[in-house]
Amino acid sequence: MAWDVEGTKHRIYQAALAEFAAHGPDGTTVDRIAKRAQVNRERVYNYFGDKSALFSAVIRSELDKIAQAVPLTITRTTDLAEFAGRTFDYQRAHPDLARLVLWEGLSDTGTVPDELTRTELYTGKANAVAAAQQAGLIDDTLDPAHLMFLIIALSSYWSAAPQIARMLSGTDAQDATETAQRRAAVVHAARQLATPRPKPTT
Amino acid sequence: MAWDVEGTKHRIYQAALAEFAAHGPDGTTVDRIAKRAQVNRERVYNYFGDKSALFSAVIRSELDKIAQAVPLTITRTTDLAEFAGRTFDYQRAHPDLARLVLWEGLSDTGTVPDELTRTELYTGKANAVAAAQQAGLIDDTLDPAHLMFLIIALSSYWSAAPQIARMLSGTDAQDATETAQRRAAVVHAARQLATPRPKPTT
DNA sequence: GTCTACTCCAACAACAACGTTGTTGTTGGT
DNA sequence: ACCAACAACAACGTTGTTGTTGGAGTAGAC
Repeated sequence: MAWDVEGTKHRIYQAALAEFAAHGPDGTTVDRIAKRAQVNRERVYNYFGDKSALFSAVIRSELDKIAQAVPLTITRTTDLAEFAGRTFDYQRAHPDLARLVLWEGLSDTGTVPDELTRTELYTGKANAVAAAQQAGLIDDTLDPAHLMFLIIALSSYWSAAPQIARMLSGTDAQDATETAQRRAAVVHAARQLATPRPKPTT
Repeated sequence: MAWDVEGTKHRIYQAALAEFAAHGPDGTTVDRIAKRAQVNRERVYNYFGDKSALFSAVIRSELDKIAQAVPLTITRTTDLAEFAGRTFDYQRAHPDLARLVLWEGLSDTGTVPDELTRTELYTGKANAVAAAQQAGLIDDTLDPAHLMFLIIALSSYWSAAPQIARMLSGTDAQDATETAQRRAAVVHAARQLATPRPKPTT
């Protein structure tokens, strides 16, 4: 077994994922991908086509993973807060994917690939919230989609804007206790938003 | 008046803002900036130094603007929620800024230009929150910096991740009533986080 | 053994972007 | 009127990246 085609492809894929996540589509060079994969650059073109095709291949494959990673089912009031915590955890554990999605979003010019599938994913979550609101488990002041979006914002912005998190907290994101506090803040905030409240008398 | 130096600088600045926001530091070319500003490329280098210096200048200036446009002083419990609302408004009016911050976050390699100045800006806001917490105006469950960060996240993520907002709400961001609802959601959420609560008996 | 198909690599041309330099023309002061 | 300083621009050399090509070596079929 002198040749290991599948292995080579896989190494290229992994290298591409890392490089794209680190530097984005424009900041990444095919040469660096090849170097990292310990492969000749020509292999990249031969196996994956040009750079943008490789980027598409990577992002599609990774999005499939992200979709199934953090499911949401609400049977208790605290489930939404836990969802926020798990989303936070997921972003911490897979910073590459989070960054990839962000890059895609920024490069976005109107429509995103697989928009239909992903829309269903989100509306599914929104529907879960809506059902829980009708069941009285979740505060129904806000539109379910808006509430869902705010939950995602709370959980995601730490990874999306790490420089702001750093400047505000003064602490490095690597610090374990800081991370724990951030997570606790997210969960607490989500719970505040989710817990049903009596209507204000204003 | 044959020459309009300030005007030229300003045109370059505006062009750079638009290009950087659209394509990010790596995706932007100095030549396109010059073309858009209807200026020779050399002027860019003469006035602003190299590309990264220009990017720094743009992001710093834009952050100064939002800091002055949306100040934060807390004398009532609802002030924090109003701050969130005004931040949301500002981001809507200047969507380039949110994208700029995200680009910077993605390109972030440990330290950001003007990190010291900007850190002071943020800690100033965090201190305002801390003081208000001690005065009993703001709920003190969360660390002031973390609370401040969550407020910013709530207000900014709509502009930062428009594709997610679009997929979740199903509505276009141009829709006036949708925008109003989003703003209301942000303000409501901020108020939920800010309002002092008795400690849970758990 | 030989043939075909495939992997792998070094080298190449084409191009795009960077940052600089040299020149022309304009301004405002003396 | 003259001059120094400066705005404006075209053109340049350099560097880095892209995508391709031709050749050398290897595996398995017949």
